[in-house]
Amino acid sequence: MKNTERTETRKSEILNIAESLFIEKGYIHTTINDILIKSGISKGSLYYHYKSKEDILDDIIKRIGDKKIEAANHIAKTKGIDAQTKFLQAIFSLNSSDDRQAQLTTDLEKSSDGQMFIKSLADIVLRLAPILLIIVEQGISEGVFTTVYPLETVEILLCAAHALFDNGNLAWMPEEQKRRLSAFIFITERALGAQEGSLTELSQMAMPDEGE
Amino acid sequence: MKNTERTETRKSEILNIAESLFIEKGYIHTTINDILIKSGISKGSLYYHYKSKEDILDDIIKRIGDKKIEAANHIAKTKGIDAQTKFLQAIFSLNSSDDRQAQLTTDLEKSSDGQMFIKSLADIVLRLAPILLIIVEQGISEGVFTTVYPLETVEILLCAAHALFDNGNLAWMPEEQKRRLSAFIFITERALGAQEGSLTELSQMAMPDEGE
DNA sequence: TAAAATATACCGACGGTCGGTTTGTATCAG
DNA sequence: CTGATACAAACCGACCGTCGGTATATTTTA
Repeated sequence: MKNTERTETRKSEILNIAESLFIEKGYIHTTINDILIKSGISKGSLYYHYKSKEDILDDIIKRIGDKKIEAANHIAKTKGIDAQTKFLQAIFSLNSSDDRQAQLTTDLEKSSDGQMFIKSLADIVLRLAPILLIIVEQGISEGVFTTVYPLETVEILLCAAHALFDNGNLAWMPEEQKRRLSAFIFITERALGAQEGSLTELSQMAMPDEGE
Repeated sequence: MKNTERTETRKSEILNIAESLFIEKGYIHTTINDILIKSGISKGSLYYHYKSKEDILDDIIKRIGDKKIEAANHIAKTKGIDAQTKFLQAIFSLNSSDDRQAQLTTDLEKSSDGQMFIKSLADIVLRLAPILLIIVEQGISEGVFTTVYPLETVEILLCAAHALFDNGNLAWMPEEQKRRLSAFIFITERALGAQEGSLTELSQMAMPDEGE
């Protein structure tokens, strides 16, 4: 195996283990030693690949973001789908794109870690907004959306979605969470100036009863 | 001076100094020693009053939240003001309630501290939503607002506002920030089902050119 | 009311943890 | 052989929090 390949696999090994630990215990409460023990590598080796603990986090955030962007991009570029459906799909693809990420919402408190949250918020908003913007603009030209603030609307919705649904700190009952999701779709509808009920209807078709 | 009084003044001394340091350098980058040096007290004394660094932060968040709640409550309970005006005032009172807090938005990076952000987010959303709900319900009964999700709408708007305007990590140009503010008001308007342009108009009257 | 007993407020040295560095070594391509 | 890559382990210093002990009020007792 070539060295560079080995480096990449080594790096993603570290990344995988660190990610699961960060999700499990939170960034702050995961020590470098935890990562070393679980991965079986030595400190020198870890710091050969990553220059700091925060560096590892950044890479994890980026990798998660990449997946989401890819998914969103794929949706945005698909032909023959109306803008409303695309927008809903793109928004929903944010949450459950990663299996383990689901825990983050479920395992309360554990992930009450600010670092991860704020970094992924910034990452998602800055990198994903331009993609959702494409969808919204498609909707505007199709006449199903109406707004003079397409980019800002997307940014605001992304902020809200992330704070609401990817945050262990705002621990809520499943029933409340369900209402909040309905409300979010409803507000999205209004914010984008879509036909009253259009997105709500679509979302109910897409997930008739996904309340677990 | 009675001992209990002394304790209270001592605690608020610590709180004041810690708060200014946290705002200045961020929670993580402020050390306990920083607080000790600036306040002139000893370590043992500090840990007599507070059991941990995070404990101090929690108290600060709570105190800031208390101020905001008081302000919002005052607005909500005032008679003879229409719901739209109240809502705008309440939302805006969140940002500039504390003078120093303003820096938090301005001094980029310094406060890119996840702990403070996520804690104050949870605090604001959980404690402030019920108050804003009162205003929205007033608006509904006055016929100026229309929504079947009053509480959830408020929660979502608060999340968005906090993530957008109280977050150093999403560093934006003043011009962008201004557009975002306009967009936020616009979306609030639509989310609450208010008359198109009503809130925007009010906000322009209240702060014709508060740029900078 | 003065001494004794107790509760409250405060001090600073020390311990242990943790992120990060430095130094040393093995492997391998050229 | 030699330089670069990959890894290992001892080491460092910053930092949070603890602990034994002291000083200053407050209450109790005689």
